[in-house]
Amino acid sequence: MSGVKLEIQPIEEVQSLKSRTYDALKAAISAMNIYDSNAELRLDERALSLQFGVSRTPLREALAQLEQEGLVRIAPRRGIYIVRKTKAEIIEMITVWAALESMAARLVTQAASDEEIAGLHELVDTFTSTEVGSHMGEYSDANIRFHGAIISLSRCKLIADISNGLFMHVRAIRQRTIFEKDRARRSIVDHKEIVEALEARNSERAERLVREHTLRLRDHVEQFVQLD
Amino acid sequence: MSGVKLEIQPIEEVQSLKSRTYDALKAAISAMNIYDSNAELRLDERALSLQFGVSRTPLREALAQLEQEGLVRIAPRRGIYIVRKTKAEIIEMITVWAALESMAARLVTQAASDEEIAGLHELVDTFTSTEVGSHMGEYSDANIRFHGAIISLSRCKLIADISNGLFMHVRAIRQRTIFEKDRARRSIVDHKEIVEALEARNSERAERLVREHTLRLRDHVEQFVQLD
DNA sequence: TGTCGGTCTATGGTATGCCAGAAACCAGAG
DNA sequence: CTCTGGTTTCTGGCATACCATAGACCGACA
Repeated sequence: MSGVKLEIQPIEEVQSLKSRTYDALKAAISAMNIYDSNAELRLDERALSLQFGVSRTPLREALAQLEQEGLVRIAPRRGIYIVRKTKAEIIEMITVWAALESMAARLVTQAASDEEIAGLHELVDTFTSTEVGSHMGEYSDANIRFHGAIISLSRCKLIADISNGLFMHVRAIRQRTIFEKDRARRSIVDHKEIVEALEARNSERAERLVREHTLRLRDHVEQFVQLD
Repeated sequence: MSGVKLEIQPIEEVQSLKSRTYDALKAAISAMNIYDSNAELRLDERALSLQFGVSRTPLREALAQLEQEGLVRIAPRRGIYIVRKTKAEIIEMITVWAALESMAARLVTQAASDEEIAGLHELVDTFTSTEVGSHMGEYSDANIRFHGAIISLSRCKLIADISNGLFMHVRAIRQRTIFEKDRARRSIVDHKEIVEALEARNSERAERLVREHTLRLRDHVEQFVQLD
């Protein structure tokens, strides 16, 4: 036996019921497609507390947090409702996203190492604009990872946090719109240009390309996506 | 008597204890200068609930909200502490602010009316770079209102909300740094240029000027402000 | 006198019960 | 049948009691 000492593992950190309930609720809401209009939009404190097996207090705190994030709306003595974002709100979110991610790109040109930037290639080079049609699922993932990578390489935790909060609202849209072949092709070209600008440490150009890339998504949504 | 009808006023909407407690707490925290190191950083649920005259439940919900905004940190069975932001965090906030406000400037060039943009003049023209020294208090206010006006004219509620959340953390810094005469002078010149670019509907230039203006604040803080 | 173990206290987490108000329901008058 | 007023029920807001644990405190033993 190599070890005479007790092998001590840090004891399993059980987080509070509140945060576990929060995670569970958030996951549940993300899982359902809230834009399918026949989805159940009403929540009930007491029913949920039974389903989760916790009392109303931690559940209420979790709900309050979700309300602050804009996922649910709590109407006193009326009920709790899952929020369906309006098109205008989605467009604002994409606009803010554009602002943040373009700033992130600027920061990447200043803060990231050459190796880190080079790492972006593998999220981009795997796809060519001609054959992307047959790998849409993978591309959609790579697309999301690419944007996440830029934000992460910026080393700005606050940008990451805010973007993360927006992401879950925009994700559904992003996935929906990417499935139009022209947008995917255009997207691939954009991404390659962005990586080039980052490698050249061209802050202005990287920032502008990222901004325009995301604002194009915004304009596309504005024109073609029907939500309400 | 001109009116035979009852003059009905919408009944005073009493908001929940939770939100009133939240407001009161937030105001109290803002009022104290948390960077005076001998300030009391520890909060106590039960004591506060007595002072506010509410039970712990709404108080806790208010505190939870403040925690999510990053104003306090709740440590289970240890205590609740007012958070002192690190310099790095402040710098991230100013960076995000720069991203948002520069995007706002871009939106202003697209969405605001000529009259609205002209209205910015009165926040800028009252001061000249030579005589600002004797009206620093007023200028500090006008400065804040100017930035608020750009964000408001962008018509993007989300930018306004996020900026607002950042504002209270950065406000103390902004006021502290403006009181160095050279920065005030430089600021006045910047603002005038920004208004010109907005009037010319020059999106790129307006965006760039706003960004650079705020990033200069960031770099100034990075170099000269001592927090920790 | 210093260390170690147990005990007490302070504090946030959780469960639960009551309350007020909104909406649904119901019954009686017209 | 319709409209109105009351009544019941459902729901979130709030108060409060209890719980578990971190840390302070204390006393005995070496």
